[in-house]
Amino acid sequence: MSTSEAPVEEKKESLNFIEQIVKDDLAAGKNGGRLQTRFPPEPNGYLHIGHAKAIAMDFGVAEKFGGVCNLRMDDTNPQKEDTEYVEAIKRDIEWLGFKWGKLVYASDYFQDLWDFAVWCIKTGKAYVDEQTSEEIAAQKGTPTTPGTNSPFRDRPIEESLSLFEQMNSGNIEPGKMVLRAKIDMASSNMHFRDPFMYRVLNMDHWRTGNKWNAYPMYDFTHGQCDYLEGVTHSICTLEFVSHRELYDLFVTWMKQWRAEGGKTTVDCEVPIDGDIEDNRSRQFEFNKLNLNYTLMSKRNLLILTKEGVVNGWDDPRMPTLCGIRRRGYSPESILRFIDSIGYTTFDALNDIKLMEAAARADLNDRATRISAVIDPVKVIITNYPEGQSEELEVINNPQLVDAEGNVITEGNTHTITFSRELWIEREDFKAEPDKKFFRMYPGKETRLKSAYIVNCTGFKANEETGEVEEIYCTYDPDSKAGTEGANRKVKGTIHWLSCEHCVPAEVRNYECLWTCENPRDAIKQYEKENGVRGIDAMRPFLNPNSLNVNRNAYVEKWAAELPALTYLQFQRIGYYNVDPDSTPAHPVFNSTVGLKDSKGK
RNA sequence: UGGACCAUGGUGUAAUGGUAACACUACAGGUUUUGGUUCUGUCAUUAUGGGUUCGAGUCCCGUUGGUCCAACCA
Repeated sequence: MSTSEAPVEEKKESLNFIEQIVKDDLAAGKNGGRLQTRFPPEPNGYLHIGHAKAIAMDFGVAEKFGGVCNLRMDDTNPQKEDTEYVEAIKRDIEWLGFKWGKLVYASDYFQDLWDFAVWCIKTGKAYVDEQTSEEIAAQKGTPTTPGTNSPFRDRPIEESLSLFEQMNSGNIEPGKMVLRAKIDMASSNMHFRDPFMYRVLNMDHWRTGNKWNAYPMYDFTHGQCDYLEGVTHSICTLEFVSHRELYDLFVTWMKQWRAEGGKTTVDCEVPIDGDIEDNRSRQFEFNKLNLNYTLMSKRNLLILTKEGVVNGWDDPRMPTLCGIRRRGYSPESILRFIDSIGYTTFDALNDIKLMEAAARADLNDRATRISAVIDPVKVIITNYPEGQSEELEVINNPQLVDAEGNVITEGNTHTITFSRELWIEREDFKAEPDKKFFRMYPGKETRLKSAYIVNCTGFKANEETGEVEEIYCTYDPDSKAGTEGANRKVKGTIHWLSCEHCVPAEVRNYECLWTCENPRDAIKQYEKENGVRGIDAMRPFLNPNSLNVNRNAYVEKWAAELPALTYLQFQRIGYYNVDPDSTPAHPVFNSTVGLKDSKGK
């Protein structure tokens, strides 16, 4: 009997290298079997597709292995940060479908960081340096030559202590003093050459007000917050690899500080005793997202918005999550894309086509099919009575099928009106077709999707320009879609809209903003060779056709009333999305991505 | 010219010392009331030279190429 088939082979799910580490750590009982990650954006700008990759990792791995992921705003630099961004960040993460455990801020830990810094001074691990930034830079050495010690390196502890207090008093000018960790000015790791712990900013913080005038640096914040918060796996991108050694050093100092009675104001879960190696946060790095024909850096994105190259951060051409959302990508399509590119330690340049393919794959199942004519030309059905019209039922989504593979019609249709005068796509008619063209041309039968089979009998062209102005057809009344008479082989099916029953629409078609694969490198090189910076170095690589607005388009009336961000497929053209600016009176649609097109092959 | 990291089809990933696999792209073809979807097929001396091993994409050494590190940014 064939009932006892070979056991269904469990497809071994392959974990990425970080998931594997997490799995192994959990199995080994590290951190008491706890799993905690964090997503730590600096609230100084909008999240982009690169962040989506980090989000999918930080939240995803916690979800997958039963841990939690906190959202931590890395707000240690009040010069650049703003509460406006906090809300945008939260909205984008939620839109992607993730939930954080706790919402915390690096500034929640400022007091503990300060106390820890004081302990570092008292134990001879830190000192206040009063040199200028130029002097300090000169002493730092280079990657190939060792640095030299600051003359303040061995100043008395009491002196550093009182100076550190002054750094936070508001009476010290920024740049006059910094607190430095006393490590090794000759280290081959530049981050060990007495890194800065605190700098004077004399600035109010949007959360802590005027309490602080000296603020901790990234390296004296991130790992420390991880530790205090109980993060077990601190996952970040590859450019932080060289910070890891310092991260580890500070973690051991912190443990020592607490073991010697250091008190924290926040509730720290990490046990004071116990083997440090089994009870600490650890940093792991993966490759960040690079996309060809895309520029990701915040600095350059800011220039594009300031110079008016794009219309704001949520312009559908922007790689920001708000831009991509407005472009019409679903969160699922983004996650599908992220999943397809994986996590490794190889510095990859991903093909934007992978992202588009993910969008098509997801939107194919999600998007409602409608009829839209972007570049219209009129068709007159000469044997269809004037003044007559009829309602035809069309399928919203043919991908919706039952167990037998038949399209589900219930709740999956809407009506479209047919009449004597129609709009069709100008490129769907050719007066003189070439061999491979099989849409509409004189003497040929063509199927009007969901309607009738028509026969093209002629056309009228402008005498001067030769432009086709009207096309004439007769229809076969017995060929109505869904009836017996429609079951005839007709090569060529096109979409259409009844002139009287459709509405004008604005259709915005997009292409990549850049004409070169790697705009970042191209711009950098152009800056170097031509001595220009900013927008002037970007212009040569900007795609002049990145936005193509068509205001002469038509759509079904039904579609014009759909709410913003509805996922649509303009049948035979591509995926489109209702723009937030859209109104029933003035519908606006954004092209997400075109349908795969094998015309002319 | 210091240190750290990396190298598998066009692109990205998998193969955990034992048959180089998958997705996307591209191309060719079948099905189709979307030139869509779907289905089938085609596309690799694992950068390179040695070594260890019965056996190497995987381990070791060298070479070449690439990335990151010298902000009072994160």
